[in-house]
Amino acid sequence: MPEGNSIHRFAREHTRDLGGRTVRVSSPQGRFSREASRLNGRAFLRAEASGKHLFHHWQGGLIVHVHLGMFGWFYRRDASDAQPRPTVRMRLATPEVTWDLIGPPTSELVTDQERARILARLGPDPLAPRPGARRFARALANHRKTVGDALLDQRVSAGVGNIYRAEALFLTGIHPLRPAAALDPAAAAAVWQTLRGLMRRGTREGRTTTVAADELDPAERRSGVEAFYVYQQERCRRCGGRIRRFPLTDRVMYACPKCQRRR
DNA sequence: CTAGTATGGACAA
DNA sequence: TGTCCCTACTAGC
Repeated sequence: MPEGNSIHRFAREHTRDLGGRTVRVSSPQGRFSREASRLNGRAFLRAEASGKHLFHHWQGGLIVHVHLGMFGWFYRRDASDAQPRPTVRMRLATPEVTWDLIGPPTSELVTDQERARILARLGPDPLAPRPGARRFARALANHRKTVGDALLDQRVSAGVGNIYRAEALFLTGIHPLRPAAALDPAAAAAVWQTLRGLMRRGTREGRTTTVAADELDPAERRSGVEAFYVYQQERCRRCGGRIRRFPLTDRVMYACPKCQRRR
């Protein structure tokens, strides 16, 4: 279940594995069969990530738009792994490697205009090279609801999902129910920098772990399991207090009432 | 077997 | 606001 870090990582890996190569494209599950037959045998040019959206650019100007939604994922297979699961929506295969796409609500051919329209409705992406701190601060200041709501709004910060919103607000000591517009500029800047740091780490490591290396206990370090400060936690890693959980933007929000101030 | 859960988002009204 | 899309895994009968 992907947030922006996963999408950016997939884009890198797809470009590395498939860029400039002739690719066999198929749809074992069947819902991408027409598109697959148009793409099959073409050269894959590059993958592009913005927020949680992924675009595959193909020879001849064809563009595939993928959104993984809540369940979608890409699986990298050894080239010898010939048998796809029946649920594979799109299989991209070269002699060296195979990528299987499973479970996306969106997998479609789009025009360049449609791609531009999708990009235009996204706010700044903490993983984009282009600096976004000012746009982010402006979007927060204009947001009518809480900062917790705001961080999940893709027009405010594209690519942030339920884990990163909870963890970034914990690390900045901000309670999610504060009105977004009430954050002062320093707090907004701190949230942005924290999101950037967490998500860059997540992209690099290929997991969503947010806890600093020196705060992991030895068992966690050994196991390599993802570790969080508040997301799905019972007790606060810093103060030992009970983590509160409550619905926010139709998702479950987690916060430590002691470490995260309401104002 | 069924129900419930999970890191998301578009669209209609 | 509600409806729909989409998969895999788990707990419980």
